[in-house]
Amino acid sequence: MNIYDVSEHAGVSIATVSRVLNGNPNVSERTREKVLKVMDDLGYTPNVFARGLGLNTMQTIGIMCSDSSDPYLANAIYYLERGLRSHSYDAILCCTGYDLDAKQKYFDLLRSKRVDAIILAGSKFVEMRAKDNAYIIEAAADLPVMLVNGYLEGDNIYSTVCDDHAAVYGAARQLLSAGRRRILYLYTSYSYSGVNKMEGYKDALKAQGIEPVQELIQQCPKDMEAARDLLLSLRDQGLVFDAVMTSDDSLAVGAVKYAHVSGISIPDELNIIGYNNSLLARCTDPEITSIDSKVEACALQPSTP
Amino acid sequence: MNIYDVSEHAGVSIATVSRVLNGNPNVSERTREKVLKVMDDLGYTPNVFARGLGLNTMQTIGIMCSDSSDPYLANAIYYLERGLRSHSYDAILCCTGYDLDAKQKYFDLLRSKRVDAIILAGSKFVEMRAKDNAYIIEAAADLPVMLVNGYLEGDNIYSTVCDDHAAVYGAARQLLSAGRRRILYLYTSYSYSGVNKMEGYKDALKAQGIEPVQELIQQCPKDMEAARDLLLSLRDQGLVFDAVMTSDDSLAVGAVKYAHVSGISIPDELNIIGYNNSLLARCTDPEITSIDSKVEACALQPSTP
DNA sequence: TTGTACGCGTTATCAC
DNA sequence: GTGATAACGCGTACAA
Repeated sequence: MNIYDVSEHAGVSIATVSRVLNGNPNVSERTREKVLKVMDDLGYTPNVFARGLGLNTMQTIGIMCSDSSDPYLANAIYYLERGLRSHSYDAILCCTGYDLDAKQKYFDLLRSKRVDAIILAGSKFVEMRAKDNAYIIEAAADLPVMLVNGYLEGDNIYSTVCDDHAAVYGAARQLLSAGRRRILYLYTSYSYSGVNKMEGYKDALKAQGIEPVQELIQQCPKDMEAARDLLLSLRDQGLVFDAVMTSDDSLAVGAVKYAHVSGISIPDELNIIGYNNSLLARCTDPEITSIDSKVEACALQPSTP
Repeated sequence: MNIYDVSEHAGVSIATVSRVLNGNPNVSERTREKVLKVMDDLGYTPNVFARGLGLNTMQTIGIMCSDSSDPYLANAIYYLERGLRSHSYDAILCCTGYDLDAKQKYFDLLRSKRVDAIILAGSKFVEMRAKDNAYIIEAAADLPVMLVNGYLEGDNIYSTVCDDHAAVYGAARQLLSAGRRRILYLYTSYSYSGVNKMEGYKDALKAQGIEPVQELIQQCPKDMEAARDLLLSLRDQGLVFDAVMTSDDSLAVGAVKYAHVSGISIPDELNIIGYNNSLLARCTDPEITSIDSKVEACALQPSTP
């Protein structure tokens, strides 16, 4: 079932069929209707592979993410897919995990599929060492690359970022104005946004004349139980803190759990501020104040640097 | 940059290049190495569109889901994508929403993209009225259809299901043995699995000689605040219940919130059992007992009916 | 307004 | 072991 069958049945050439197919106005109404009817009768559907070969595109965009089941990324993917489809693009999903080699491998894989662009969802694709991002910048010579919540300087690279620094800075300032002096900061990784958030925290303290101390900046796996246990053990070691800020809501949930098992009242004795304003932040009692990273806007309103 | 360029540079025919490309053994080691070197030098990558046209497949499978940001579906998608990719298939994601017309439209769209199979993730694709599922059964004549957590009888249809009925039945029986007599059941929709769960609930009551009553079976949007508010208003109306079972964890989170605002202790005064054993069930205090629907197994171990 | 002929880059089927 | 050549199905100059 191809364009030749249709042309034969309709008594026209394949060129005319193609014209009808692509809405070319240079077809008489009579012919158009005849062809459309034949298409309908035969149940003809154009072959996207052949079309792709000729036009060198299948209107497909690759979305890479480290883990599509992460609430933040799941949201990003949702918005991205809807946005792409509204422009009649397909989305090929690619979950890479967190290993740099794997990310590069999948990136090349998508390029070999000749997608029209690649979207890197989540801040985990921007590495600290510039040379580890070179593959992205080089690839952008061939195809557009979009970063959702990540920033990379380069031609044909489109970044959307939440101003993590300002967001954390502002939230930390609020805690400080409320009289909190020992704010514990929990983070999971030194990604682009991870570093920005942490700097926002540190700068807020400095602006208040407080020198950030290492013991109040703790790394923790992105897992609520891990966060709870870390806080318990820190307290057992005698660490004192009157607020917890986290780089992700899941850690903040862990902080709430810590407060509950320890009989500490929120927010009287302990303030907790999460990040991403995800579903998780709404599950706890009390609900967690969380910085909204505006994932929908990041996914749908890219802008050049 | 195509197979002709490579053949020319290597001084062989395109047939030989193709053979090298596809690991055909009928190539001398010497030739193979020569061709491989040229490919490497030229940075040649085979054109997937052309290959797709010839083989009539691009090794791509469509995944449909109503909402990829739903925790359960996000998990399913994650496992599906990883599983497909491990077999070198790509996954095209398609978020359909809940409207039947839209689902059918997207289903046809994916078919027109000539995907090798379609995976329907989540129980929301099996409608109550048989005729509303006809499009799936008919399409299965052309391409394999897999249902993740849904069952549909038909050739070339592969279903994986969690035995929702047994799961809810078992959980309800436990509540009954623990002495609970007024178990409130919250559900969101009459999907295939929605109905199975509800029947499990009803049958458990009947097995105990209790006739299910309508007032203890309540519909509620899949939203924690909505569930909390519904319970509050039911209580205000004088409804008495000593346990809550829900068709989804988000409703169970709402039930926990209800208990907290009402000063009701869990589990002494109120038992709560959720469904899906998702992240949400672990966020609350106390954590929610939740039925594990084994999404990973459903996504990765399909079996014929 | 319509038709012809070629290019897109593979894979597969021959023949040698 | 290797090479020529025909599909695969579409879009599109160019010709009519």
